[in-house]
Amino acid sequence: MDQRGGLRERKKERTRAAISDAAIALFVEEGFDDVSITRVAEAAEVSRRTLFAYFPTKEDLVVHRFADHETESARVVRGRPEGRAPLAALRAHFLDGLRRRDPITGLNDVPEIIALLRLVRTTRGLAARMLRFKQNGEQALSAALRDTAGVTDPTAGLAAAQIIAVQWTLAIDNQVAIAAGTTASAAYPTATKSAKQGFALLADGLGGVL
Amino acid sequence: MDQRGGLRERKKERTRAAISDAAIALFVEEGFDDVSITRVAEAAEVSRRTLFAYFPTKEDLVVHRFADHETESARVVRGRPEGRAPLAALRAHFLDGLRRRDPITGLNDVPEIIALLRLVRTTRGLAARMLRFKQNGEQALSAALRDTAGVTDPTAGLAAAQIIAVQWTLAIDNQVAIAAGTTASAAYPTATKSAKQGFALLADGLGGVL
DNA sequence: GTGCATAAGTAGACTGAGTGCAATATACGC
DNA sequence: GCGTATATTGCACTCAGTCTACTTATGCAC
Repeated sequence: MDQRGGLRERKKERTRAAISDAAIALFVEEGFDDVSITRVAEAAEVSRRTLFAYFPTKEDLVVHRFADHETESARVVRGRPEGRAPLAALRAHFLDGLRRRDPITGLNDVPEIIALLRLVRTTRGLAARMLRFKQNGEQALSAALRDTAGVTDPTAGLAAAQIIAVQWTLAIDNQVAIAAGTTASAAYPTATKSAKQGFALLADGLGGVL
Repeated sequence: MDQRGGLRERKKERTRAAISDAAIALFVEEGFDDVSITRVAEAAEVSRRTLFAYFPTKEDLVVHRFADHETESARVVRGRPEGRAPLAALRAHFLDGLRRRDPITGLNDVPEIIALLRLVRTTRGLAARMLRFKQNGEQALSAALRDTAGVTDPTAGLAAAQIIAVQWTLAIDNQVAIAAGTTASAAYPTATKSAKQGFALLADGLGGVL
């Protein structure tokens, strides 16, 4: 299964990675807006036109790396063991992500990851693009809740929106802490505590504090 | 106070409105992506360059109309009467918005409003731009909660994110119902019920349903 | 009213993202 | 090997947004 398809497929995959790698390296170095597509194409040794065959927009050169995680929450809910509550499953998954230093939780201090996340966070266009991922993740989670948690229409959407909002907030907070120089291990206890607090607010409501 | 400043100010304001009106009319008619800035400038009888003096980007021609509402939730929290809980104030404000058919709640069936909201909702770039407003609203609300509700750092951000997420979900649901042809009055009871459900989930948590 | 400083508006050339098309090169199935 | 599908390319084009230099209108002091 490692090399499904023939040479063609594998070569395409390598080209795709080469383009994206070259792009991100340049963007991190000089800023997203200060590097033209043409320069990326030159660095990756492909034509401008080919670059656009792989990535429909400049932003996609960066954000495609997050595409897999778009529906992660929905998958967790759909794949949870029988009888397990969705919220509990999501909580466990997020806490496990922190433990594993999953970049998606923001709690990862590998320099390349830090640089990439900072790039995305501090570039207007890129940040806006990420919000669309968030939106899609919300949609997917909403559908998952409707399909597997016996919850109906207005409630599913509302719950999904709340859950995704909390997870993103937690992730961004972690990113900011790491970007400020804290190591992942040093930030871990606080991050865990915040995550538990976030999921507690989700489960028990804001009534207690507001 | 109606005409602060002189002729200059008022003329600028009229020009600004003329440009925006022309733009939105064209966009609604033919689609955001199918109308060039040049055509908008011609319709508004100004030069292309002047248009950009008033609106920094094409998207701003449309979304500037929502700019005032960006920090609305934060203002409601800051301006609430002594002793009133933030969440209760926001709930009352939203329900009142539904009663007043405030466009921001999505429950408004004036044709121009429907068309404008549909335009924003169905145009990729415009929708993405609106998500930035959402983000900023979240920030502002978070700060308001920290400043006036005696709630500290991770919690304020988490609560704000949840609240804004719920309000947006409610508004979008209403927009979709209206766009499907329901009148505002016909949708009002359901919209109210959903809003109450949304704020109940916020206050009491998802623990009961998930 | 006249004149001057200032701000608004215009013209035209430029950069950079993204697209359409037609031509060329390359890997695959047989 | 050979024909075919597909990847790649070059070129010309549209459109958003910026820069610079120039013109026109406005407000204000007198």
